[in-house]
Amino acid sequence: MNQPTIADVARLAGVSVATVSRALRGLDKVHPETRDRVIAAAAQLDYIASPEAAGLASGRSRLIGVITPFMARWFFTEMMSAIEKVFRDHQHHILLMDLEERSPEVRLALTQNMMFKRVDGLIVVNVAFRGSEAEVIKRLNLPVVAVGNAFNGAPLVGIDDVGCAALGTQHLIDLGHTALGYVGKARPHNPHGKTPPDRLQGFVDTLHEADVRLRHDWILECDWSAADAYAGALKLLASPDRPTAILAGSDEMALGVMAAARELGLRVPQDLSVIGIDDHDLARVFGLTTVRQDVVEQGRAAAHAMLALLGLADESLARSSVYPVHLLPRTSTCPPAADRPI
Amino acid sequence: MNQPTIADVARLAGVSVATVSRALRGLDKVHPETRDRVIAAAAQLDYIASPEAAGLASGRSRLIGVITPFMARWFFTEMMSAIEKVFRDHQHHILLMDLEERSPEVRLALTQNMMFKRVDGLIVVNVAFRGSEAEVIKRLNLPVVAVGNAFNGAPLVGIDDVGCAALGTQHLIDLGHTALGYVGKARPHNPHGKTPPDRLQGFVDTLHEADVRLRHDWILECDWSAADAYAGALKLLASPDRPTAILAGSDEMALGVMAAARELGLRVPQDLSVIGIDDHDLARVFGLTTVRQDVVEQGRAAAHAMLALLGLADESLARSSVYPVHLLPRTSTCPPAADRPI
DNA sequence: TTGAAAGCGCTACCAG
DNA sequence: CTGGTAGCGCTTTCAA
Repeated sequence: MNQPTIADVARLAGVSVATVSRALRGLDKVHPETRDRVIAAAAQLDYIASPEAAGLASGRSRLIGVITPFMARWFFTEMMSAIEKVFRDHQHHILLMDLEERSPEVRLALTQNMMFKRVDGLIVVNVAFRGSEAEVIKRLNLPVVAVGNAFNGAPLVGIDDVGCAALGTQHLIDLGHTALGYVGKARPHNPHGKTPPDRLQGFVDTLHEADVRLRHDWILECDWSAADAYAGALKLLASPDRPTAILAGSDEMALGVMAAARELGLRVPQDLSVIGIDDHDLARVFGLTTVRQDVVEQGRAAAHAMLALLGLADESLARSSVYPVHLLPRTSTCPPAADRPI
Repeated sequence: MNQPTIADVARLAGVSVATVSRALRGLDKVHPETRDRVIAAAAQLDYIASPEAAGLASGRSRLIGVITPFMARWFFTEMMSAIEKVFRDHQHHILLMDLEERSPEVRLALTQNMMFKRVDGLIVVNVAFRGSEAEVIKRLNLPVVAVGNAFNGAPLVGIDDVGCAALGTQHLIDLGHTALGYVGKARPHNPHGKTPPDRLQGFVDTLHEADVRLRHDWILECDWSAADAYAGALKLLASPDRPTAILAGSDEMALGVMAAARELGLRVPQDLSVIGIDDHDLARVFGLTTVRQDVVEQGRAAAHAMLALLGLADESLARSSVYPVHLLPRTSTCPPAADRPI
């Protein structure tokens, strides 16, 4: 009960292995009749070409590496899922690598190199490589598509992080808030790349432009998990000297802030407005106002850019693109209570 | 700037390719001095063996396929992440395949077959294969480890789904509730396998044993997303004829129920107790009482079982195991309001 | 349009 | 302990 090889198919169809190879891959220059015979033989034997052998011979593994800082976070799973679907439709598989808990020093060690040797291309999602790491990747000479963080001239898919934070901040200001807090300042060695600083900057810039006072003690560091945001917000909101509105760098953190507010008996939005960024599944459920980005579209775009780089899609797709975001007002934001001026 | 091959290393080290291969894989029967020379040469050239070629020659690809019904759901990402970490430490990579949106008829098509041909083993997470699908997989003769759903005698890692639902239900009954609802009855063609029916059964059985009335109209169908649970709960809870407590088959659904309650102005837990199963990150943040299961441990166990099947870990690990669960009381459950008897 | 044959880069067997 | 060499199963010239 051994797996059939291309030779078995050739024998059964009465042709050479070369012809089988051509016929099965749909190359032209194969007589339709011959092709049908080959396909029938292959079907009869349940033949599937060995990806290993095909890869070795052709130099393309049909494997794409996707590198992310985390695996178990909303943004990344949505992105991954979208990327995987596109490649699946093109007979490619995804090799996942999350950098979680890996310091830059060790994270590009042997395993990763093996991965790099085995993939046809690399999609780098929201990770900012250090110089030495970038060197390794450059030396590999692999096609690269970047998501969220620029990488060495590779096509970059993303949103305007500064802008989306500005949009959220402006929404709060437009509602009349002047006591604004922010959750999501990157902790040292944050693995998220440029997104955290950019979003913080969008917040800071907007306050500045609107001439609203910036309270540094209302800017919370966070590892971008709901739990950490919850813990931070619990402390911040316990003080009577607290903001009337908070922008969180992601919906997951915003949910943590909402939970903290509830824990303290603060009503959202009457006592505290909360706005996030992303449009997480649970954001809708919890009525969280947010700045929506289309992660699935970005994932698809990144995948198509890679396909283009590999010559498997129109080369015009191998380009950078900035996706629009928009405000999605729900029920977690409203004007500040009149009886509690800043 | 071509990638160096094993021949380059052999040349530089002044030995045969066979010796290079042995030295680099740490096989014995290589003179320490020779080995050092080979390793030095390899390092100097930045040599990494081609996984394709090694796989072709050795018959093992160091790739493990993981099949799940969904990619972007808490349980599955946690599980995946845990599995991946174990294999990473053993120089293996994970090939992800989610069956999302695939009907049984099409989901085992070409891509999947390609995947099956390329992996050394299959970890099947919470999917119940139909007969024809099971046939395909059996015919492949691949080592299989099952998680959550039994598969053809393969080592099975999981929890007692009936029992964990029973535990949650009993908690509500112990608090004095007698008007109980359940969210998470599988919709037709649910892709989650046996978990939904089992948990529902745990709920039903426990009511029965406690002689509590079972209200079929308080059992909600759900696709196991928070959004769907939210929608269902919104309808159920809008009626004055509603339960005083709800068990959800997962924390994600429980969060949806909590959100619906809030939307309707019902206080949790005073007006409605809610309990979930899992111990989702956000469960803690939102104070959701839950029946905790250790997904990471299960993932690790599944990975180790696979390693054992492959002869890469102690064979005693290639066994089935049922992981314990325990009640984690938080603030979403309390006795029913005295003024609102069933 | 088809076939023959030379690799792809490595492992594993057999000698020595 | 080391080297030679025959594959692993496919793709891809080059001829026919």
